[in-house]
Amino acid sequence: MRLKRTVTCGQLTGENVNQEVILNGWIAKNRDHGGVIFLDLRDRYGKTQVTFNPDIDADMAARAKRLGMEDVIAIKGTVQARPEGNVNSNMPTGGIEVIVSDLEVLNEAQPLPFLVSDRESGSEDLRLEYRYLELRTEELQRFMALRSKTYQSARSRLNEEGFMEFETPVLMKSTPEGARDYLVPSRIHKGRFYALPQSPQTYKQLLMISGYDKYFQIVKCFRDEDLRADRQPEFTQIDIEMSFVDQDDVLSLATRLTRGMFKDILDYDLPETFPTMEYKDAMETYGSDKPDIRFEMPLVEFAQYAEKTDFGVFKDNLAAGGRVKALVLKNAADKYSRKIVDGLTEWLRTYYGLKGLAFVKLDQSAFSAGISKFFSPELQSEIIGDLKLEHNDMLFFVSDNEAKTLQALGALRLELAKRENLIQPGVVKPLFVLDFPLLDWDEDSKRYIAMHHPFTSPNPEDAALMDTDPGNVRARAYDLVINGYEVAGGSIRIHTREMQSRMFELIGMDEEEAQARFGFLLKAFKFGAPPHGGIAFGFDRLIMILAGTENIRDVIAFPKTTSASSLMDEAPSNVDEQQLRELHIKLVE
RNA sequence: GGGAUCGUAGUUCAGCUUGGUUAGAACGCCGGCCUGUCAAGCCGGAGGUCGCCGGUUCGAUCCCGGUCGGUCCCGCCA
Repeated sequence: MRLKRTVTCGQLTGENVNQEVILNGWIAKNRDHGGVIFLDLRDRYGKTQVTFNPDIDADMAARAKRLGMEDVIAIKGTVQARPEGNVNSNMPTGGIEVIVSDLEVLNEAQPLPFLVSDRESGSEDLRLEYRYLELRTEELQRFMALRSKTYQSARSRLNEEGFMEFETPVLMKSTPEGARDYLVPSRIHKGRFYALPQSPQTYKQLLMISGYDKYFQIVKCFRDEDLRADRQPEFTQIDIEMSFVDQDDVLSLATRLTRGMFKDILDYDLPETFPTMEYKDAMETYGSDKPDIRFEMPLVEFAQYAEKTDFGVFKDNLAAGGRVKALVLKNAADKYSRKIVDGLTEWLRTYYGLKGLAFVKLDQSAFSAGISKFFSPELQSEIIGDLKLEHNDMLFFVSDNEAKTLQALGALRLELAKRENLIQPGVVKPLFVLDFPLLDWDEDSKRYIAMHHPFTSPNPEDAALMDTDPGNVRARAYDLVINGYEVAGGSIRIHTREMQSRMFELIGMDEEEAQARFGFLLKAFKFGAPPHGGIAFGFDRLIMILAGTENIRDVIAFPKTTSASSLMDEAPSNVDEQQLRELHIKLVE
């Protein structure tokens, strides 16, 4: 190219008047007045107005007339202050313009599928097909820059803390515990497969055994499970592991790292220590293991009142071992007409399989509407007193088995908060959820499975329960939750051969199977494994929160759709018969 | 695996409820006019397999069934 930029499109101001500059960039907008022509030239640093005036250079103006949106050009010109009354105070460069004396058209663009100036001008599938164009939009450029800054922040903080950065294999052994693996067939070993890591879990534990007591890695992980707004099949973790530590050491490191990133990126001050909550309390009070504590509205135990009502549904469910819990919506009963409550009920029925949603409204000092007739006046007074209810409050009741009751009411809590705007924008509320159960009963296979993963250490206080009541053993596992998102999770690991065997036994894995799957790790434990533990941050989710978006695709340069395909390059795709032959693979059907 | 929802010019949408002549608007695109705009303006033009397949009907963008694709959720995600 003939004209190489001397400045970017975001940096010229009144200070640069009379300087001769060269700008390179894309045409964001052209405004052709017949005579004078204005182009907004854009690069990732900003936009600058460049002006062609036929009185000054008729030939140049004639050439500019033919230019269109998103053409790539280079211009040489002189910076000038804009005439009085023509300053655009909305742009950092709005006080100046560049009067063009030379133009080089680097590449023309054909008509666009959507406007780069307006991300909403195309549907999401169209934008994903032309992701490279969407990445030119102001919003995505901002998100990608924020992501880049966050990598740097994490790296420098962890470096300051004395952590070593590693890379671990992407082609690894399949360990079919947990998520479904993405498999990679081996050409050399007929019928065998590598797996892409769900996380580098075993490698980082091996590195602890090797003596690298502070490890980190910013690493892609792969899980072949269904997607969500905050879940992609390949995603990035800040993976951390430390030796000679207990839970508090890991939590305080995670706190320092998180605080550092929010400070570096948003200049936002998180508290020096994050609040903690037991898993059990999170479930009971928020109906979720990742509670959003940006607003109150706790789930209230209601069984003791339900017993005293004449409402059959509550009594039947309690008798069957189920639950009754309630939610108090303050001073909004007048906004919840029959129709709106029916809508909420339908929504809970559809998404959470709930049979019904009961409610009462507070009219002065008595229940009205809904199921109020099932409450005696005495019971009403008792409840109003206990729950400090006031006129125009509303009580929602959910009753079902325990899991459904908590989940559905937790979801309703979030939905009501959204409708009532209870969440202040810009607020960030982190907390650690602790004391997760070690094991989870799996109905399908009629056995316990590891809730976190099978290397998670039980809480030593519950050691005795491992024989008598394994379902109630707590793990030394923890999650960092921010604004209702699980942002990080980890645990103190088992580091002795004996405890690891005991764990495998509890999840119904016999010695032979354990050897086949994790023999290499069990062997390593015999050679001096230090006590260790760690945590892994869901990097993409962290960026979502920093960026203030609710869609993980917004913070990944080339994301996949809900069906795990890439609309731009059309992956996954068919492959040649020859490729399959080399891999010893035959397609069925 | 299941549920909900969307699919109409290049694009974003309206029209469909109650089937019927020529499927509209805006932005973009093309042409013309226009010398200070920054959502530039004015005039004109081109542009449609109403996602696809089937059914009902004299007749389907519209009703029904299926299918494909997007999104959201449940299950799943150690």
